[in-house]
Amino acid sequence: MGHSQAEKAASRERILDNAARQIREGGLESVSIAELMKAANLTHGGFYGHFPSRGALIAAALDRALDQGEAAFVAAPSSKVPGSVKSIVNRYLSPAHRDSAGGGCAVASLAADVARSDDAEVRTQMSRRVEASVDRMASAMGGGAAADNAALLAWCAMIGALALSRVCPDKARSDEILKVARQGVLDLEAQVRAENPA
Amino acid sequence: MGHSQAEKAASRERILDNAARQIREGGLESVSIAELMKAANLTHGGFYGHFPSRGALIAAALDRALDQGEAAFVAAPSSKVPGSVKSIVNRYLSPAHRDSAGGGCAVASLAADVARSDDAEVRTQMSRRVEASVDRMASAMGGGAAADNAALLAWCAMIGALALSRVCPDKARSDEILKVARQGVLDLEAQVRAENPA
DNA sequence: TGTACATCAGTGAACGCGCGTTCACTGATGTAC
DNA sequence: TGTACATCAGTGAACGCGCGTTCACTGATGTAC
Repeated sequence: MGHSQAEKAASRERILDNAARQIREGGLESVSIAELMKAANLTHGGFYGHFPSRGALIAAALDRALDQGEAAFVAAPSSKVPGSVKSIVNRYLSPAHRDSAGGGCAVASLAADVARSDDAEVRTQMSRRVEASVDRMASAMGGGAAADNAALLAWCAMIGALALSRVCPDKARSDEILKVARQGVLDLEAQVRAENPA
Repeated sequence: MGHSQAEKAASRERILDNAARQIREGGLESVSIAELMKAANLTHGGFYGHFPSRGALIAAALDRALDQGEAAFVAAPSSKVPGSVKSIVNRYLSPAHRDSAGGGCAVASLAADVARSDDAEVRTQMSRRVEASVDRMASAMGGGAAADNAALLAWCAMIGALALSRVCPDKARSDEILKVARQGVLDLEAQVRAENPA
């Protein structure tokens, strides 16, 4: 096998990406070093050449999961513009997102896990991402104090709707939860724009 | 020590109540049989006289946690009437509820955990409670199709807001998240009533 | 160009610990006579 | 009332297993000469 620095970095990336997916699918505590290394085509002993401990890996994986989730849903895929509320909401509250938690928003899958953590840094890490998403949503709604509040409420509703739609065992009802929440957020935007005309 | 049937039932209750609190504080997987039995003033070996396995206990504890959470926040404390939207929201989105997850709503603390479960029965269990809460909220909003949608959206927002407020390490901002969500739900009710006058 | 050596990512056996589960036993209660 | 016995909730030692962590070793790469 190769042993260059670049290949070591690539191994680290594979471990981290696998872990970022795993925590979103199974929770912060669901990562097993043996399984993780196997998924990265390595043996478990090599893990400590990349991370000092399981805890350090989890913190790094959460950071990566937050990055990936934000990239997937807040920004438009291939554009620098922030994206309309409708495009954000349609992607976030889609059946595809509901069905693929491993590649999706880390806040929706891990907020409760993070809330339980006594590590204040990890809570700060997630909170900052939430606030950034709220700011972007507020801009997409046209800006102003009313938009700030509406954007925060919209994110609460979106995160809650995604979580509840994942709990629901009835697919039709689950789709409906997403649909009602999508409409609700669009209504919120419409209200903000009506009160605050450009 | 006593060995009557009534005392055995009381032991079971203590175990179950402790477990219902523990899963809301630490997640479904956070229950340790040794700690649980110690908290109930028993030794770990006696556990299997009450439950066939750890998994069976967790299922029973989830059911109890859902019961307790619903009793605490959906119904008014000492009344048969469903309670106003305002009273539900003020209790649900209070700093006190945020700060005491162990005695609070099991949906907010455990939705992500349950969504990850491959056990369809446990997901059905939680979904039914959610739908019942939505129905009650819809009644509190005056009923009708618009109220159904608004109530569903309100619960998404409330669950999301509680989760985000628990993540937030800044107390002032955390309080504000709750406040914005409270106002948002009250606005939703006002809209429903405006469209649908009694 | 070829040979010897240093580096270091990755290997895999081993260790220690916690935890779920089992089981033979204890001792208090209630019943039979 | 008193004695012997059956019941059974709870005890605590022991087992097995998984998992995080450690560590001596391997073997491929790159460098020095």
